[in-house]
Amino acid sequence: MAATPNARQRARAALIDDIKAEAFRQLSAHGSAGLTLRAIARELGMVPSALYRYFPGREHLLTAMIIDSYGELADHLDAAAATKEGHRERWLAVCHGVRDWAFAHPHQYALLYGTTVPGYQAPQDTITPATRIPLLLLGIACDAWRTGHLTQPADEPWSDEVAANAATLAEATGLLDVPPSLLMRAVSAYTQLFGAVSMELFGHLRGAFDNNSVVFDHGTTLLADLVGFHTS
Amino acid sequence: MAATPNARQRARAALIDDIKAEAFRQLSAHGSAGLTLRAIARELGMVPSALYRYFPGREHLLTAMIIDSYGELADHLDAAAATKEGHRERWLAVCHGVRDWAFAHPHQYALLYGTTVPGYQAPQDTITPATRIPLLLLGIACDAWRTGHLTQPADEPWSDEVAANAATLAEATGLLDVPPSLLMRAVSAYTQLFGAVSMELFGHLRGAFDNNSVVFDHGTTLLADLVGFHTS
DNA sequence: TGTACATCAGTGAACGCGCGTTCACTGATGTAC
DNA sequence: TGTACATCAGTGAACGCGCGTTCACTGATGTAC
Repeated sequence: MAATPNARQRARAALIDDIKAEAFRQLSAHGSAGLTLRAIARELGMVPSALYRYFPGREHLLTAMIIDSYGELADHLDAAAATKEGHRERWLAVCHGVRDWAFAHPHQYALLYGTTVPGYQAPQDTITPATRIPLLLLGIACDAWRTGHLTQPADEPWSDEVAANAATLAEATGLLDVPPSLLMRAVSAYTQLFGAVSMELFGHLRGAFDNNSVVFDHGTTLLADLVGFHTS
Repeated sequence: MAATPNARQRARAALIDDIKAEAFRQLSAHGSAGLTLRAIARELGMVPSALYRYFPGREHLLTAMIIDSYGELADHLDAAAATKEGHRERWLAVCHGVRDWAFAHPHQYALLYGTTVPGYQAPQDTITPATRIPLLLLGIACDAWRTGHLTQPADEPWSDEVAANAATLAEATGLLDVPPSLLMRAVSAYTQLFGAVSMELFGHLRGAFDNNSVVFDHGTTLLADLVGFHTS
């Protein structure tokens, strides 16, 4: 049955794609608040209620879009990392990849990393796809450490509590062979990276600089140093 | 006239406060999308159109709320800084103050630092009040430097482009007596601080740690080191 | 291969909802002489 | 101090809009014998 889809099943799959494509078009144009089932149906030449054959409601459509978007971003970052050789270079390529993608798809980025959509509670389904991105960053840092391309700075005061949380993180990610303090630094860098992108995208650097791209680049090199990547 | 407000003027000022108070109540309860003029009027026992005597429209009310919120946050951070003596301690107090305030007023924080409210374009009026917060952080860093409580790490590769943007920033803030590289580090720390808070508040650390507060604290000490604050 | 039945896609009308904003108005508060 | 007028607050009704979702339905596609 799954092996030999009939015409009806193929049409169904194609229409699901069409609906999502139109939904993304509207997201780009009007943001998540301007994303309505009626408008999608209108644009596809259907009657609104027909969409309920494909999505049980607006929330489910949003969920599907979030999942797809995490996938797109992660693919984009994988591709960015693959263009470089050294670990530091790969890390920096991912950082720039985040910013590039965010500015290329601002509303999609906002859907993932901005304020939660009003009245929408992210279901568990969206969390797993989201983790590909931090795991990519952590993976690069761990690879660098394993191959001796990363120096951990002298350890700062390291309380029992921090150690306990670092252990939880190591457990959750399965990265048990690297120093927990490295994981902590990498996660800090991850949150701060997305923070820097969000702050710029949402307009909080307006007027401070002439060229935000240069400033971002500078910030990421500081972060790469903080994590401990060797310069090559 | 402004010196001796009559009853009508006092009633007007009081009602403006009531409207904003009710608006903040609704913001807390339902988020910015659930903030409607009709509901405010209802709650205040007025007819919706009466609000137009006080605000020319929903957008203007939002603008006023954003301005007030920046002020509240900045006041809160000033107070947090004032509880400490050393520069590093004041800096860290502000960092924690941001997180505390964000979690105490999540929707208000989202109004300022989350996705721009759908269809709302921040007018110039909101930008000036917003700058109190980065200026507070920059001020602490500069004070520390001036009094010898801050060590600039060895300067990383520093391109002409970065230097030019640093100069723009120095110009814009009027902080011309400190090393531009310090300003850049402080601004990086500023964006990364709010990024870390946003990522946590918007749910992107869900499940990674047992105690996010400890992790945040650790992240801020890393940032303080990055800026160059002396440990005391 | 052909027929009887089940499944599914899409229609069309309707429900119930709430929103921002405008406008002509009443009546109270303030002002000028 | 008292009167005539101007200013302003708040009312009530209406406009025009669009939304998500439900439901009984027609007709086409697929399936089992």
